[in-house]
Amino acid sequence: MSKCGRKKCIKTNLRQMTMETIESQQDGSVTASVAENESAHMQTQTGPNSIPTLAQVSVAGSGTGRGSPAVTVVQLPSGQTVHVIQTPQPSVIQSPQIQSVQVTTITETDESAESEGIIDCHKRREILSRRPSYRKILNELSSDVSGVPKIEEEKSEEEGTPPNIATMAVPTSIYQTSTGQYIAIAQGGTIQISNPGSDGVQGLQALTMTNSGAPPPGATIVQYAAQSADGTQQFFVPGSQVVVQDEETELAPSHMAATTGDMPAYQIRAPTTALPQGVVMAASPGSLHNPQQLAEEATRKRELRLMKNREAAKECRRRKKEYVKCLESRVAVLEVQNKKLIEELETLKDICSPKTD
DNA sequence: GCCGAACACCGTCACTGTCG
DNA sequence: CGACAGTGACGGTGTTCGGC
Repeated sequence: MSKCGRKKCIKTNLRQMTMETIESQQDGSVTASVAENESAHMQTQTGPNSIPTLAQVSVAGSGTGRGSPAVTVVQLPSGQTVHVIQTPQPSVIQSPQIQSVQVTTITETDESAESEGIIDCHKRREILSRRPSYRKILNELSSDVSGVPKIEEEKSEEEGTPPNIATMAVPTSIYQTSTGQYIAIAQGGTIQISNPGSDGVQGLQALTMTNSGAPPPGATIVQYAAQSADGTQQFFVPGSQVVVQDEETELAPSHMAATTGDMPAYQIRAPTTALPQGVVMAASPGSLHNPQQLAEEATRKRELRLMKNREAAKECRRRKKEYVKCLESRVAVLEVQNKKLIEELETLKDICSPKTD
């Protein structure tokens, strides 16, 4: 087997796994079952005294699509039709409460009503054709189940991360230097610089503003450990603060004694001239004239988009992992719950059953 | 030690939903 | 309607582990 084929197989399995539905069954047990194009057996009980009837249920693709409501039509021997509607629960965890079972007796005149229901189902499917994000799913889960941590809308800092390690804080502003580097300024005052040429971690450098708390009048000094200190670099920051210059030894003030000679210094000053807030280095499209500038602008935009998407993919994967962990913990909880219920049932059986001896 | 399988992680692309 | 975020899919790379 070729490497690609194998990996494809693995990834396909993973994909299938993510499409699986963890169902809480009637007996409380939790199983994982493939939701799509899979026939299943469902036990339906039509009355208190009736014998449970095993009905062959074919999902028949009614629940296909991400997060769409699966409507399973079960034809009972008595002529009744049971619509098992798995309500558009975004979570892949289907708790028994969210299944609504509609028992209708189908006659010839009910066909129109049935078709209406199908149309309604189609509409609902169209509305909910896309699966919500993991954040939404997890938040809904956590609202249902206590003890499940919510994903914050914007995490101030990664939990469990040592405070002295520069983290990938959520940037609030991204700027580009005159040399093509990207500078992301996070809310905590952390500045990250990434080189477009290098990738990921290598190109990322974290900065700390020395006066990120309460800036004194004058300059904000940004320490920047460049991997290749070459010449002057400058970038702009918003909030009527501007600039930067790093002639290495030129503007290293006395309080930057920690700065070595190899470390260029950036200085952010209040603008002497009236500069609009949020000014970015990149020239506005209107000021671009020649094709080379346009190409550079396109390249910059692409780099920026790729960088953002990179970060988004990281965040998405993190959420996904958290989501899977949440599912696993939920399965564990439900298994314990199931075990307890079985034990309780056995106890009640022992109590209620007539003594034979 | 070598090799292949299995797995984890990452970057990128494409697509869709949301929002201003 | 365009910009953007979120996410599935795909391919690439690195690591671990068991069999030889």
